[in-house]
Amino acid sequence: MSNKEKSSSTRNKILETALRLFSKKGYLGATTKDIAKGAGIAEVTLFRHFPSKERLFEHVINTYSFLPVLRGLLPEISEMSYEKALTAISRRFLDTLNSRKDMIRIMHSEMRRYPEKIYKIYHDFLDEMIKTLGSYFHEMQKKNILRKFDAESGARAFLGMVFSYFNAKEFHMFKKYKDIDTDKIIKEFIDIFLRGTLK
Amino acid sequence: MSNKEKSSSTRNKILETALRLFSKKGYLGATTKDIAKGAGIAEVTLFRHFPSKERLFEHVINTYSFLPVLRGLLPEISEMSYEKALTAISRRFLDTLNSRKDMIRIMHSEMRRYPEKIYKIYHDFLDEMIKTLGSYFHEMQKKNILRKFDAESGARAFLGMVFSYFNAKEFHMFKKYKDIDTDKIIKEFIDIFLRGTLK
DNA sequence: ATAGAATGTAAGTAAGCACTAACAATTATA
DNA sequence: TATAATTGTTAGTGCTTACTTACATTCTAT
Repeated sequence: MSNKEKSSSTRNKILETALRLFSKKGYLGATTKDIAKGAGIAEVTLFRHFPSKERLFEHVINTYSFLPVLRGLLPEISEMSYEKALTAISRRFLDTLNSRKDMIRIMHSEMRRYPEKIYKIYHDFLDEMIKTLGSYFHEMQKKNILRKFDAESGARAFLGMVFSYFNAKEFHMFKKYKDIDTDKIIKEFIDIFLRGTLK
Repeated sequence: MSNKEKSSSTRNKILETALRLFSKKGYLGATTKDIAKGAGIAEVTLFRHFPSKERLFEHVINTYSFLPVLRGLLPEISEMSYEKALTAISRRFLDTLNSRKDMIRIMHSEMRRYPEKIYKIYHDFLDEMIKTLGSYFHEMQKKNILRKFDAESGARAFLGMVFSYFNAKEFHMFKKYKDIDTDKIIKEFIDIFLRGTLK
């Protein structure tokens, strides 16, 4: 293992553990001691890689921020049926949210620490989704498949349903409906949305 | 001013300030010194009213938790048109969320501190909304005005749209974002939902 | 007027925090 | 093997925190 690789693997261990603990305990709740211990390194090593806890937090946010998730999906879905397209989009959306659970938690609980930065990440992510889905709706309106409605508001409505479902599920809001099939409830959402937007 | 009144006004000042500061800085970020200063009292007085910061937090949560918001609305809306009913419900929903912004922030950022308690408050609140709206949908299905769909999933879908809009709006607060009129976008949501659920 | 309750002032405690200094041990590469 | 970079160990610093003690002051009710 080269020096650089080792160094960066230590660095990554710190970043990964920091992500986990910031998500679990919050910025103030996760101590540098905790993080070092969790990463299996000495506390001082953490400070050799990151000059302060604050900077470590920034690096965590930058490292695990959302990347474009819909790029390339638009041409793909434009060849599907409307229903299949909506299914594909909600699936991609939910997958992304699922893979970034820790990051979402941090953003929820620490927006007051870095309002601008966290706002930007959150906004860029949602904006891409809304813009993409919105332009898809617009296309479908041009093709006379969908009725006239504000495409962007429609995108907000659709993603809002799915996002709220994700949050509720994360919150264990569906405790009693154990094993409610995600596909099933999403299908119900899509059904409503379909009838609500078709010509 | 009687003793009791004075005592309880001090207590309330503490609770109000604690709500505000817990919301603004988080549980760990809001120090007892801060809260006392904000309430205009001595720090020791805070500890005479609440034996610990932890207990103060519990009292804040209990004091400002959601109360039934839809009780009495059901008979009211059953005499309106479907569209007016949905408008009334989303308005009531948004009003409640608006009046409890601080509490919502606390719940978002401190669920890890009292998972069960916060989950319960959140759940009770949403459950009431979903059950009420769900049974309204059910009634409307019986009257043959609405098509067949899972009433509760429909309620989740509708409230999800509105709730996500509320969160997005809250999040955009500090940046000047294209100011979308709430009534307008809610109307668009309702429009989609209307067509999606009508017979 | 006076007792008793509520509040304030001032000083302090013990613990935990982010962060550092000094030096030894390990590891990678040349 | 020699050298330099990376990590570990240990012991600390100074600051902040929740919370306490002791006593003085103000307010309220009788």
